[in-house]
Amino acid sequence: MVSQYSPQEFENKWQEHWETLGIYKAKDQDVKPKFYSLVMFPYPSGDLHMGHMRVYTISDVISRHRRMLGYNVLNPMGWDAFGLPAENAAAKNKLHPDSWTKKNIQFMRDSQLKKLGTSYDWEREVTTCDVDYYHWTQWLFLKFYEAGLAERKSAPVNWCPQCMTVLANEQVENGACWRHPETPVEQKEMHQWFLRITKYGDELLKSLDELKGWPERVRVMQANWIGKSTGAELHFTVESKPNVQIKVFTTRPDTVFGVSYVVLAPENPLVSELTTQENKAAVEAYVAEAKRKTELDRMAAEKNKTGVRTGSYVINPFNGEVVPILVSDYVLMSYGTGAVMGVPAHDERDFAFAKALDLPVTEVISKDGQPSCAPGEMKAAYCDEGILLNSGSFNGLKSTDAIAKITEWAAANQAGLARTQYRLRDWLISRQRYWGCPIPLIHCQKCGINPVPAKSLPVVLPVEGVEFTGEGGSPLARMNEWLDVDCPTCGGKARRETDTMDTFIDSSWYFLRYCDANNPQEAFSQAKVDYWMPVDQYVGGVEHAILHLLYSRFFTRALKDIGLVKCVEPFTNLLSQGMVTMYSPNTGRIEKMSKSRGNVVGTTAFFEKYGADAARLFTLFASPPESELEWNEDGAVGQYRFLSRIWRFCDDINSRGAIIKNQDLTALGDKLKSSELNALDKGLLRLVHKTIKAVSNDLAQERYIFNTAIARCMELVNGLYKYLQDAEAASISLKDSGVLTFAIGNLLLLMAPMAPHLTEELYHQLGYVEDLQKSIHVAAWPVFDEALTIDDEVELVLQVNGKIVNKLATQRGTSKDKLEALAMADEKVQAKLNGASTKRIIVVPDKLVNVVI
RNA sequence: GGGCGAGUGGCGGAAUGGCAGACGCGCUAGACUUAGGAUCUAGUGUAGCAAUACGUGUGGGUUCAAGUCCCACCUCGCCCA
Repeated sequence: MVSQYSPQEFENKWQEHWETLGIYKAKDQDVKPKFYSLVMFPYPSGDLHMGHMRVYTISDVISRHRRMLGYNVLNPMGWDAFGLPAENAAAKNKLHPDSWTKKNIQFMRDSQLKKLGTSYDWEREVTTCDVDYYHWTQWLFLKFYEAGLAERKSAPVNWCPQCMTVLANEQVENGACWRHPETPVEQKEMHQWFLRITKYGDELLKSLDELKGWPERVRVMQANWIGKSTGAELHFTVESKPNVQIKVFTTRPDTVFGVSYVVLAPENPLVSELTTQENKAAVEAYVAEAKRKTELDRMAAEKNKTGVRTGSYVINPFNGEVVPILVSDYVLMSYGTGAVMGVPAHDERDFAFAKALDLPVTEVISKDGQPSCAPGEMKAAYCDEGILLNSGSFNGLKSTDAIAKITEWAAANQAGLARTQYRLRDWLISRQRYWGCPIPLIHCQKCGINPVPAKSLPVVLPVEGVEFTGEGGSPLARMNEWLDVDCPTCGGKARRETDTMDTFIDSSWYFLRYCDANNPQEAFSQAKVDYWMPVDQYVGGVEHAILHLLYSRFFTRALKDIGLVKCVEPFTNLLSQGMVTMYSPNTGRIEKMSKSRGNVVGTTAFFEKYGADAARLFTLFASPPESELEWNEDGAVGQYRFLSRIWRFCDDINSRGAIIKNQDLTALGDKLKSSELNALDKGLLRLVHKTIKAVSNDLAQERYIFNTAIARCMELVNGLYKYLQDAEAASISLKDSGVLTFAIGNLLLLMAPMAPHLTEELYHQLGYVEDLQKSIHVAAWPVFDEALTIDDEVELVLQVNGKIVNKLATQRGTSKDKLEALAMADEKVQAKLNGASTKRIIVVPDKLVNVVI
């Protein structure tokens, strides 16, 4: 009687056993080549669902495969543990963020990730909210500060007047506070800490080209985010105040003769200076209104452009024309110079704006340099390049030439200069929050801002006596005992910085800490980081395609310049897995799996029902890693069935004494190669070699197509069942079968990365190894023999005019002439030809013959 | 509006320019069984009894040969505006 596949009976056993054996520990130096496999670490929200498991499964398969290929694999895991949800949960549940987080971590680690059968080196576990970790986050911040890469400046932030606190962008919903949908969020200028990522904008953009192992779309997204544009800064002198200039950035200086107005951002300090008495009321009202809008709203509201006149005018330095200065909220202070020139004839947005506010439209570029219509009669903006007109001495120039000439002229006449502009802005890292890494600075009335001396680090977050009301700004700002500190320079009374860091900082260097996770003396030993970095394979969701990956690249680059690391780019290869979706009963649509949509599948129930291996296999099989994956339980059942099929087959075969115990599979393979085998055995042996080839190929770095790898394993299993059937029919003895021993052993090895528990269980149960100290997961990856993957006989396709007419079994390697003769002799081909003369005959050896008539 | 990607059976998905639909789900039939929502075997793109014809979003093109390459369009998704 064949026993039933019950993963519940052995999955936990092996998980514990692997941990005892320590086979997943990475060595900091080794003769083997290193392979750093990284998966984006999770935020410890408390409960992972099957959708989350996809990324860990993919990354784990890659790690396990590399381990079997003989690499010294670093596969670490940790927790992105600072952040708002912990603080909110604390306010709600009266539980300290620290205990809330630790509790979640424990559950996610022990009851979820470990139960999935992952092969992490837990000795390198990193938790960003642990003082052992954030000590070094602070230390790194000070390094940035010393290098002039951290600075304090004023910037607009989202402010909820009800909460009296700053909101993160993602807490602003439809322009209102997420807690107070009635209260519009205001933009408020505040002093904030920034990291100067813009200093690296150009480098970060340029080296994207070298990241050949990254998906194209991620590189494009980063390039767009950095948003480099070249053009000119042009200076317009204010008519009534000759010592005041408005500087505008434009990518189209060739249209400067078409300027009919200049617009300032509402926040531009020049606004109050240039607004005349009679316009004051209107402008102030407009500015107040603009304050309430978020940047997103302002940029989105493209269709109904609004604006008011300041009453002042500027002089266009090129033609001396006097044009009005307006204020409009579509101009952002944070981009460019906070002012733009309006050229309605050649910019769609300007055209719409000019029409709305009844401003003149002057054509200065057309396809042929001739006016396309009567002056002021343009129906739409002409945004392409062309030939200049109405542009004084620049008339007749092509746009591209005019851009250069006009910029030169501006530079020569103190009216501007060539300039490159980036969309990328400096990284605002200040958070007026408690649950984050404290910024290690001290404000002294006498000495100003002082870094906390390295020897005084870490600045520990106070745990006792913190109040979480969820309102009124950071709890840190109310903790006087913690706040008051002696100035490290003059020893006088001083106060700590109360802002904490954006959690993206924590995750911008965690991959470096993994290299030396338990170092109490320093952030990491340079030697260890130089050994492990860069990451050979990073796996994570495309939602981090921009921010996290860009910040990490910036960090690595900056640390390289500071002299702490050698590598420039942190992640050599990147795999962006697609999201997991499922039918949502809430919306009636197929959507991303998430708690709020009510379409989650929990891990615990699933593991108990089908086992972790089935979960892993389904995740891998349902679609290629980069595509979306729609979760459905039927498909998962299919994988459970597949595993059961393997189980039953092995159990059956084993009980018949077919497996030769303790066999070295490589030696057995060599022996089989030179033995005389019956046709059945020969066929199975060939199938095994083909499967090894195909699976190895599919798991290779250039491909990572696990769905087809599993399909090939299924074919092998189907082949094994067929073999059994045929062998029984032919009364072939299965006792001590070398071929079966070889086939099953290799099947287990091929599937070991994907189904680690079942393969380990059978590997031992069938006696491939008898020593419990040995594991299939450190066994060598199977090798195939090319000669044994090739069939002797191939099917030849016969075509007439490209249409299939017949198929013939032919000997591999048959000559072209012979194939052509075979085709021409074929009855069906002859019937189709029907006596017509042939124009051409195309012969593809071992594949097809196409007769063209 | 711009950029990128994708459209293949009832479904998820396979196919270095060379047999479209591997593999799985579902479905159909048979076997075993007290039973089957277990298992094994066979079948399953559409139409047709069949030979055969037609089939990869639409329309064109390149080629002996196109799901695959080129052009235009439609739809969906993502990112940026």
